[in-house]
Amino acid sequence: MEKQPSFITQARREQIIKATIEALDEIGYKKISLAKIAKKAKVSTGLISYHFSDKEDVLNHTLVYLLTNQYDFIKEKVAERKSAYDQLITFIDASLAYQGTHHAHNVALIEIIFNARTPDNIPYYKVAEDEEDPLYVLLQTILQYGKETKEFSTFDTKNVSIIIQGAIAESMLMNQEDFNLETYKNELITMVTKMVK
Amino acid sequence: MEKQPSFITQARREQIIKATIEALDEIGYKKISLAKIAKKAKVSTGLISYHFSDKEDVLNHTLVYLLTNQYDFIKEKVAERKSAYDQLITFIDASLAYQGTHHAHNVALIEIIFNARTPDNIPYYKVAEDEEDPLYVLLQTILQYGKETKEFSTFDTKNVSIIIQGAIAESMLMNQEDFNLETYKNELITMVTKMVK
DNA sequence: ATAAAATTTGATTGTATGATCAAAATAAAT
DNA sequence: ATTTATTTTGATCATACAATCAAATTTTAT
Repeated sequence: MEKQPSFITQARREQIIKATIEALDEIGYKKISLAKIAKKAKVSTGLISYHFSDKEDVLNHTLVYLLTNQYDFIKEKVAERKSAYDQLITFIDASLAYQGTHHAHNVALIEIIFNARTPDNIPYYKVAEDEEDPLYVLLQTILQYGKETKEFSTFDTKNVSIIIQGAIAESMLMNQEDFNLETYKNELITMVTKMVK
Repeated sequence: MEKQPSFITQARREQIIKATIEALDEIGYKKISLAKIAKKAKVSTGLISYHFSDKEDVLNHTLVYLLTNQYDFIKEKVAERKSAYDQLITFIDASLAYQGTHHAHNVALIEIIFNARTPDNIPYYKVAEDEEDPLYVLLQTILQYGKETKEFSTFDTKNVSIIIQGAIAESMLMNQEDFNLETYKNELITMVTKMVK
């Protein structure tokens, strides 16, 4: 029976999480410190310790915040579509669109995923991309659905989901200048269509 | 006009680099320290400072070592093939095979790429995946070659290379237990064939 | 053999920073 | 109004660690 955190606590936590995202985007995981986060959030360092158990706790909450945001965005768009193929295209489209509009979020996500570790010291990048990852589950559900409705041909659902997720993730690492997200999206949709149809 | 480093220096450097790879694989970038590397290499901390200008220098040399190793391995295999299609399949095969046999190398590579930054504070993951990356150049050369010989159909070379590299990179993040590299390889080859033929 | 150069050690120093805490400020309850 | 609980501050403490360096050891040159 844990009592609900007060509104102040909830607001402060979100404020600190948002400051953490900004700081991660600007200076990266390695250089981030409670002092830097505090400065960004315009609060004292002690306040962060008051609302979070430790630095790791701040970053874990930030990770959940980022993943939830991204997942909700994509899921909502996909839910608007009916056929498996439309859902698949929308999944890709929304995933890439999120990257375009939430650049700082993506950078922060990368910084945390490739640095934070579970209590038993397993890096997140080794666990997250799996059955536990809701995005993977969503993508696999779409692929499975399409196979059942005969919209898609036969293929290994899990492995194809890894291919598609990989193609999406890779584009997150491209620097903006010489990379055109729009043409990439079109090419990816064309290629995925060839794969599943 | 810099004088060649002595054999002892070269050997020590390699010893320290190999210890760094092991340490990165075991404890990750965040927790690595000169003391940990020294212990792995069974030398004193001071010796690392003697052979490298600073900690960052150690990690930069380790990164070059890892990238060179991987590239040489893949390039050599590809060079044995004549047709563009065979080269492409070999590229994929060798890339995934390298992962299977050089697991610690891959982990170390990920740890550095997602943490180390250039002197002007740009993270490597934002710059590496680009025209400068020899692996990308190799893959794009193969794709271009196949288009010229009419083995492949028409597509955007650069974007397709990103898709393929993404699919390869994603599999690096899969944990061994429930992931079968061999079946993934087969599925990826099938899908890439659909894409380019 | 002796001297000079290169290599190696391990203790020391300085710095950065996560965490703590007493005191102050603010808000909520009576 | 007054008390109590909550929130916030900023200075202080403890720790980890990169970097330095004088001294010791080993290698190379003469």
